[in-house]
Amino acid sequence: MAESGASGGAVSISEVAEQAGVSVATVSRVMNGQGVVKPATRDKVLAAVEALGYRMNHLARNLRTAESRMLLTMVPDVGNPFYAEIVRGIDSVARQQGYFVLLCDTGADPGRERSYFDLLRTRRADGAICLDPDTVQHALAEEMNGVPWVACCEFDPDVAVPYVGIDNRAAAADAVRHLIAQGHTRIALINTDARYLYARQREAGMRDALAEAGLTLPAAWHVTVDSLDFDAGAEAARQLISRDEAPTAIFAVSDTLAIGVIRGLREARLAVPRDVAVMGFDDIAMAAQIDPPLTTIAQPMRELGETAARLLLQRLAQPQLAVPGVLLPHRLVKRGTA
Amino acid sequence: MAESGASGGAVSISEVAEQAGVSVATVSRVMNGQGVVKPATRDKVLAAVEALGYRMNHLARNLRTAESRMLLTMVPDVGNPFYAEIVRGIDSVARQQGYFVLLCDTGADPGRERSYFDLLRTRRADGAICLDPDTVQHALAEEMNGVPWVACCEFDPDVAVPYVGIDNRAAAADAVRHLIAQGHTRIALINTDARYLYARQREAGMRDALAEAGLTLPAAWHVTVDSLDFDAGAEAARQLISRDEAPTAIFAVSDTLAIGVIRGLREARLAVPRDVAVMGFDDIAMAAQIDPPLTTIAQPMRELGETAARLLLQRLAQPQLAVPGVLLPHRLVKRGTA
DNA sequence: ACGCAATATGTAATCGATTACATTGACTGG
DNA sequence: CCAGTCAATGTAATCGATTACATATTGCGT
Repeated sequence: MAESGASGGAVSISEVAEQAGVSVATVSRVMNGQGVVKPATRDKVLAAVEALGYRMNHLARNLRTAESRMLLTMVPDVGNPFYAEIVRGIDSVARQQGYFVLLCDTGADPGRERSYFDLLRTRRADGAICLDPDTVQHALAEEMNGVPWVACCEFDPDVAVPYVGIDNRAAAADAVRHLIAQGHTRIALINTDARYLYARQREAGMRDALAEAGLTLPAAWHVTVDSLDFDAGAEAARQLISRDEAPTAIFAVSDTLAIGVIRGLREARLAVPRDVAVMGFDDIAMAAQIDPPLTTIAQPMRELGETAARLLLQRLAQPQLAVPGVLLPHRLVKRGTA
Repeated sequence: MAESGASGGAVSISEVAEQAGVSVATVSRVMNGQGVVKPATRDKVLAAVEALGYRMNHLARNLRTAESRMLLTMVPDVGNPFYAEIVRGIDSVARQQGYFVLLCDTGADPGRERSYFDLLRTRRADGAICLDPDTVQHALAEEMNGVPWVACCEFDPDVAVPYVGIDNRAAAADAVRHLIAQGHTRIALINTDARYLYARQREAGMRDALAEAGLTLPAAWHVTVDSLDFDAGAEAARQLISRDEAPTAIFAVSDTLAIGVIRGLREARLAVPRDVAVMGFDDIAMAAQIDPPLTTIAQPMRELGETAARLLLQRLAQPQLAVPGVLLPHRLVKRGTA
């Protein structure tokens, strides 16, 4: 019953054809279920396939059909749980459509990103989803002209590329408004570097909310980190509480940073939220686990990924069709830190 | 200076040859730096490449050379930070050797795993690294015969496949010995289902340490969860503390579980480590962030990934050579929870 | 200036599939 | 019984590279 002779594994369509006593065309038709073949012939072919343990060589097929059925996904950091969940979304719709996902960690490095993008031009991937900073996208936009890709989370409105994301500015404003509603007036911001669209937009949103309440963001309460990991958050917290006039609330642009902030505060014997309130962004799974649980803005991560994949697939199907950008809703999740 | 005409992007080697006034063989030689070509000719070709914006079609090349330069990596859960770090290790050595990594989330599902493995037989990947449960590996071992793959973390000694991992039994024993050294005698275990090699080995290691101290593991203190996420840990903790005689220490086979346990305990108003000590396993980044920081066993995640990739590459280079299994050292990390 | 070796380049087969077109055979109606 | 249809299958070109082998060019010694 099981395959037998397939020792090396290199069984080709012509060997199947020979074994079945038909032509390669017929085998191909059977394999793809296209064209008409007599049931008896089909059975002969199937029997030969089984007997030889034949598996189609997709390289050959892809060469002929000029597609690889691979989707490239570029993320700045696979270790960040925020991206992991988006990737899941991408993967689920891709697989459903018969595509595989090639996941690449670019480290937000344009050089690496370029080398990955090359997979598209060398036909090893059919399309790409890019989650890298919009500034990186912008830098590469010219060379990426003509290859099918979509932007996810980060996008450059000046680049005519389909995108999906959230309204970061409004979301950040919501976050800060919540802090203000709790009576805070001395609110600090921990932001990533301005290469990221979200960093700029969230800062703008914060300033919107601050302005509404007649508040401002002094430079002393504005710290910029160059990584999203826990330690960066802890270090930023340390800086903030050493200021002459320390803030009573901290808005961090990512949950990982916020969690680091809480540790930093704890190490300085400051209680959250009693001494300092903390607000994160993303709502990664970990946010609910820590003590106290993190108040944050939830992004629809899974949907972001799914939508990005759908946009890309649509693009591949109808290259000429202009695909619009889409913004998904966010949600304020009130928990224990603010 | 920049590429010009490359509108569609489908420039082939023959067009370059024509533009440069040479044959395709010469272009190929220039592209691959093989064989000898006169510098003047090389320049002509390079100029043509530049002018046309030529990018080699790797599908064609791979068909001819019968390799895809892709490495398949199968993990049960990309969202688990433990795997994320291993993947980083794999990626770094793969890229260094000119390979791309195709990362796949199997959900530990044999069906999905099989479909991914198919990428190998259909020549879309040259080799695979499998992190799925050893039982899943075992089930597929027969069909995977002949395809080059290696096992990482999970492996089946009965399957003649190269592997890399740690000595889970010894590591778990170390963990439990530490608990015992702290004076604990009522120690509970939260384990995953026995499909995983590490689950069985760590339980054995725990029993070793217990036996050394003349202790046992009553069924009431042994809970099995079917997922590694935070909630599973919290739920398990809830169960344990509701027992007639509650344990004073809990050993969870993964940090994510342990972090969930701590939340569960906190929600039940139990203090860690005063009321209950907690010990995790893996030492993911998050372990140091929570309050109190998690005592755990550190696995060399990055090295695990790097070693797995090296093993695979070695296997691809010399298929006949028998590659040994390798075990990497673990380390007890004493922090605040035990 | 000649012949021979070494160097440089071209020709064409090949990898394993898909697919337009050609061919074969069976069946139909008149 | 024949022409015409339609269904089933085969033939061969094709995708875009690599590469063994053939051929052309060059340089060198004498």
